[in-house]
Amino acid sequence: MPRTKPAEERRADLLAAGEMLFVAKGVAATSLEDITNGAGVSKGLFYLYFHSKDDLVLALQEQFTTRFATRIRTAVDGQSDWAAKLDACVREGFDCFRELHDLHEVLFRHGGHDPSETGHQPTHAVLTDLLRELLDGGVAAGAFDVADTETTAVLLYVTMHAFDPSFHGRRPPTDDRLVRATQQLFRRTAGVTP
Amino acid sequence: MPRTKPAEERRADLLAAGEMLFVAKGVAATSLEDITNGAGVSKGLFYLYFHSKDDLVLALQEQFTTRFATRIRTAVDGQSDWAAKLDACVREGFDCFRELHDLHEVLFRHGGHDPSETGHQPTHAVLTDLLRELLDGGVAAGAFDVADTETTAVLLYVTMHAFDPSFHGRRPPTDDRLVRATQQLFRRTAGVTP
Amino acid sequence: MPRTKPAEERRADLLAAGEMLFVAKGVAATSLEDITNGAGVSKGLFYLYFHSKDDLVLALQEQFTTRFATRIRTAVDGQSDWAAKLDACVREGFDCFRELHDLHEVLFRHGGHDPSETGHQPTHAVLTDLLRELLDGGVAAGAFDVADTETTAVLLYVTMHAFDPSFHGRRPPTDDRLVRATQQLFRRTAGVTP
Amino acid sequence: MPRTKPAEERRADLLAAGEMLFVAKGVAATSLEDITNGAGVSKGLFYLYFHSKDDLVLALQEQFTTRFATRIRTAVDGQSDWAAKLDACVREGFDCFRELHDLHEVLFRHGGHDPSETGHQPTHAVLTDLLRELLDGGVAAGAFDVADTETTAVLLYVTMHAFDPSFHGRRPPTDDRLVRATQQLFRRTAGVTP
DNA sequence: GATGAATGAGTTTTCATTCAT
DNA sequence: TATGAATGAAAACTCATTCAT
Repeated sequence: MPRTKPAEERRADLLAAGEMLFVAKGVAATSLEDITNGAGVSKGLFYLYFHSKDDLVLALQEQFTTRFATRIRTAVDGQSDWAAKLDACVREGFDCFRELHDLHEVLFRHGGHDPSETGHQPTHAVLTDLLRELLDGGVAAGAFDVADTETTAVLLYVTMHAFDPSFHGRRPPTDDRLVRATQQLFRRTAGVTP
Repeated sequence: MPRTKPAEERRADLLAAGEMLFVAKGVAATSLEDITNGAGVSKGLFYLYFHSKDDLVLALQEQFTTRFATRIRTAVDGQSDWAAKLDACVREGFDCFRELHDLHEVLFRHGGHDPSETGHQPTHAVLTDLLRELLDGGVAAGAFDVADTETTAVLLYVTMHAFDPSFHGRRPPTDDRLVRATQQLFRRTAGVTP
Repeated sequence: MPRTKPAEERRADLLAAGEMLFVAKGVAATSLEDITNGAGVSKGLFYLYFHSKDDLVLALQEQFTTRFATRIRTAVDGQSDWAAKLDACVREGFDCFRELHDLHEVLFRHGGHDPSETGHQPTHAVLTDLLRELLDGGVAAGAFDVADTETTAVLLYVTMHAFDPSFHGRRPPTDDRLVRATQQLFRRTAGVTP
Repeated sequence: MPRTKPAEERRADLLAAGEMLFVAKGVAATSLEDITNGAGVSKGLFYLYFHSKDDLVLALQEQFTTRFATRIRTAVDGQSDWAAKLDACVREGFDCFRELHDLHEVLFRHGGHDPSETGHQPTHAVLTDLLRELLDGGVAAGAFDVADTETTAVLLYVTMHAFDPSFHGRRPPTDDRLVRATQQLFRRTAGVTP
């Protein structure tokens, strides 16, 4: 068993270790030694794949946004009916929120980085664009009735934050009721034509 | 000019310096020396008023939640008409979000702290309670028509996150349109009786 | 009840607080604040009575040596018979060792002070002198038979360290047997004439 | 000249630097920077070999006890005649006392540590055991005549503290006279058979 | 005499980063 | 490629000492 691995695999190991540890302990509280130990490599190796700890965070942000958008897009593309596309978007958005919310917080709210200076389009914009494209597509196909798709996309996106459990009060709704209510809200807001 | 100040004032100076710097650079990236320099005092003085850096964060969290809720409550209490109470709530909520959102993020999302272990009721719960009380009051007075005030309070609270500029896309609505649209949403959701 | 006290009393309070705390926690681990709290006075007051923390240690060393020697001398002077003087010396030496040993260690072995530079005659010399005087007195009175009182005084003094419990093994002798055995050793070494 | 050294050597360097500085200035007055400067390494390196300053003290205590006992035991084992074993024990004990006494004081009397909690058998017990074994061996071989070897071992051990120069008065005996007198005392106390 | 708020140099400890092998 | 010993700047925190009141 060779101690050398293909570069891509090594990089992926480091990204995976960083992701796990950042979620578990926060970015600041995770040392590079934690990460290299987690990936089973030496400290020096890290710098063959990333310029700095910050570089790793940036790479994870990029990976995060890509992964999130891809999941939604794949779910949407899997449906041919426009109303079903909306439903799938809500359903997958719900799952993503539950799985990735902590990672998002930890990656995009760490330290003192002004998010605007990272140069990476944050998830908000990517998802908003995705929703706008979905609305535009439905409108062009005559399946939706929306005047201002840009603003509506924002509103729909904000609404999805109701999936964040930290917003819920003392008697939180069940997941299913939450998803179904949101799907209905999406359909009505999109003006799905019968 | 006396070098010694009343204890309350000194404490307030340190809280103010911490708040400013935490918002500007993040909690982890702000050193105690930054804070004491900012407050114009020596490093040692800090420990006469707080046990540790973490203690300062906790004190700021407490101050934050109190300040936020007080502003909304005062605005609501300033109105006698129930519909006007809703409008005032939205208006003041908008202003608070704009002013305090960054502070909230930085105080409650720093490091690896599990928010549940701080013992402080996070802002979400305080505001949700406030909204529920408002709805309950209006319903009792016959001015609102809401079946489930608990859940509705959550939904209204989540909607207020549309005030967060980071959610807006490339063509953000003007502040006034945003506030008015949200006020209308609140009134309709509350089922304001004519 | 006046908050001001006679100077001597205040000084004594501080010495007492210092002694207790130094024994309990060691010199280095005891802060001036501990001491002034223990004495029930303010931090500033300390410097009206002592130049520094080190000055307090020096004062306690002086107090210690004086106190120790006075107790032995008083016990010895209380007896008129020369053999009884030896016995009383051993008995009181035993009690002193048990009570004051910790204090001695902590006062004379703290930090990096070269004992020779303190300028205070350490307890060893004071006690050795005392024993030599006792032997000389007995010899002059024809009650003892010792050739070299100087060296014999040293040997007797060293023997008293058998009172230190930390020298005892797993089956330590009872206090009484220890004292009586040492008294016999003293009498024989002094060549008490029948 | 390599900047990296075998781990054992580096550890030994740090132990040596710590030992020298602790003896010279005391534990509390020696900073970690003093130690790393003394060992010619950086501050951070220290923590690759020890968990804390206290950990270094513990390691030195262990090293001390081992070293002391080994020297005595080696000296004793070098003699085949039982009386010569006693003499060698005294001679080597004298040398050890002169060389290691300050180190012992500084290592085992620092700070407020309760020696019982360190878990390390202090030198007293190790040496007392060693003496008891010697006496037992001689008795078994018919070379010594001692009733209570346990207690006698304690007394012999305590007597060796006469080697501590701080116990001597104004006209201290020469080293040779001290050693010879003590050797005689040991032989007589052991009841060496002719 | 007495106070205690204020100071700041000093301490232990951490960790991102480098580099000889 | 890969290692991990070594670095050193910087952090949190302590405490003997001062001084305006």
